[in-house]
Amino acid sequence: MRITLDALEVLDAIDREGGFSAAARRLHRAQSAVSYAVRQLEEQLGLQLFDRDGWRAHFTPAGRLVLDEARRALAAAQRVEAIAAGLDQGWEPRLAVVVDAVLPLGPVFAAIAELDAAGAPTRVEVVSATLGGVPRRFDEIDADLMLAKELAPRADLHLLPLAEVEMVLVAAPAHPLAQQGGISRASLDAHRELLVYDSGAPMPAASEHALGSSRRFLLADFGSKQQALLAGLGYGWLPTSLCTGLLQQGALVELPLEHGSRFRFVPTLAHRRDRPLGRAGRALLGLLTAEPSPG
Amino acid sequence: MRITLDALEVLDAIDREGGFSAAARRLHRAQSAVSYAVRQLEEQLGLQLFDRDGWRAHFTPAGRLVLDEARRALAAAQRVEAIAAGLDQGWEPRLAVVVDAVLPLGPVFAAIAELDAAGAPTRVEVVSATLGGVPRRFDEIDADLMLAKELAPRADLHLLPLAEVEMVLVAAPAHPLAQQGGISRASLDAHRELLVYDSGAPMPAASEHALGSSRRFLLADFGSKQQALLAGLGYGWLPTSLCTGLLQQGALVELPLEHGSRFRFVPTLAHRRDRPLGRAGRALLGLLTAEPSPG
DNA sequence: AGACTCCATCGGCTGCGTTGATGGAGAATG
DNA sequence: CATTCTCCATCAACGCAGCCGATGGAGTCT
Repeated sequence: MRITLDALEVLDAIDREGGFSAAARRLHRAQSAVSYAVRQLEEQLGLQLFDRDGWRAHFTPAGRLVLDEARRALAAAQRVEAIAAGLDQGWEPRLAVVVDAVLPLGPVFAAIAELDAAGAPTRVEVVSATLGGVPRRFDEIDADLMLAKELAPRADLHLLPLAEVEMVLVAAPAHPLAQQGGISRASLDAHRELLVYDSGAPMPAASEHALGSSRRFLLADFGSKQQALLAGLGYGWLPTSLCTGLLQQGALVELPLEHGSRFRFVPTLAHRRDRPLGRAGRALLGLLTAEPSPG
Repeated sequence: MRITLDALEVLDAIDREGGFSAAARRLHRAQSAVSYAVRQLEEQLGLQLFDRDGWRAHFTPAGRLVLDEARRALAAAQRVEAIAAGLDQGWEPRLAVVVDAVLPLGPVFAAIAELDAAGAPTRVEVVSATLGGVPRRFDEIDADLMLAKELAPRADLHLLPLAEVEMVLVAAPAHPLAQQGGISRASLDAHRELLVYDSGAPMPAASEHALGSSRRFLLADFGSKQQALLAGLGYGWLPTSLCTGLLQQGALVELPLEHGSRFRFVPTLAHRRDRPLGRAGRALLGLLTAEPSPG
């Protein structure tokens, strides 16, 4: 490594302050030190970074591009310090969370924002998945937390319940089913059910709440499912988090199913027994289980 | 900036070589210099990076995490050097390309791979979009190149033709239309046409080749459209790049439309007149226009 | 025209990071 | 078990990289 972070910091200071002298003041150094650092960097890079028209020095276009890249390097270096400082206080450097797409993502992002606000240097990774894809991705990316709809029992996981999520059976207002009154399960049979399936699994497994429709359409995620429902392609279950607004607007209607057009389930939050959560993980866990709305 | 890249490089060398002494040899320094650098870094970070059991020094868990982050910082710094070296030879640091989703992405990625192989330090960004979303994203991300199906004339753009793309009218074999012989445009009317629309536009604009179907379903991208076609949701146009394999397998069939079930168009490659392309941009342009298959 | 600000350059000095030597501790070998 | 080897910590000594302050040229402001 020939170039030094210090030189890059000088570059940054020059841009922030608008000149060598001002940069020198900001860095508490003599102006000549700044000149020296710049000249040296220019020689090392073999590139002219500034136009000296005898008066104020301006970045050359190339200089500005180097500056841009330099700032990334500085940020990376600062992350090293932040990680170190964080480790001291129990913050882990990485926290990966897999979230089932049926669960609302809003609270997760809100909780992560709170973590940031608390000064956590942790690099948080959020991955969304569906059905069997949830535990699969959990293992694939070696994640720390998992928010799933339902989970096959595993000895290595510690589970916590989250607040209930409600699913509603809906369709577009133009859909034939929307015209009917009381709907029997049998009458659903004549129409297309839209289902989210796990694109990673070899064959789409029948979901517990898949109604006995002869024709089923399989979609990769709940966003697509929402779109397909709005387009009137069929009927299907949506979590209330994805359709309350649409129901109010009348873009979707709830189907009056005889045995109940809604069902609830308690999603699960899981983390590994063998690897204790860091401070960020514990904080996120606390925020999520405290939230009235899960996930 | 208190920590120095040099110290991080020492850390990296220790891990690669497996010890302080070996690292010192790799770095062509005395072993004491390595010890000194490590001690200093540990003090600066306020963290013990190594377990000294009197014999070989091992990374502590914290040390390994710091090392991981340090490597990112080193890579970022090396990018600064690479950018500078590249600028010297005309490489631009960033090249953003917007590609219409109807065009095959394969050749684009192949061309980018060739750029990498040629040692380009350029950070290439590829964004996929549909219809009106293509020029919109081009402006939004201030991209350099755009590969579009059709483009409203703009004075600030220089246009080049690409190789033809062929679209085929297809449906699933189980679809009623697949059973028929010669299909008139009117007979399509009774069935659902699947269309890709630009989710960013206020209202889905009627596409030129949208047949006069009374029921149209709007999908966000060609991946969804392909899925929907396979599921038998309706009929629609697909580029041959997305369906030749499926046609051979029999998963989709071509619909014998009276006035032709295929049409071709010449996609356009555009770049800004006011901003000359860098070496990577010119190379990519050359690779793309030379390719038999466009996009 | 004079006063300022800006940046380049130079001599001189300080101290950081280097080297090489030394020593303690575990590992390898017989 | 003794010997030898490698590994790392520590220390004194030193050299040069990088800092400072001064000086000077060039452009700007009033």
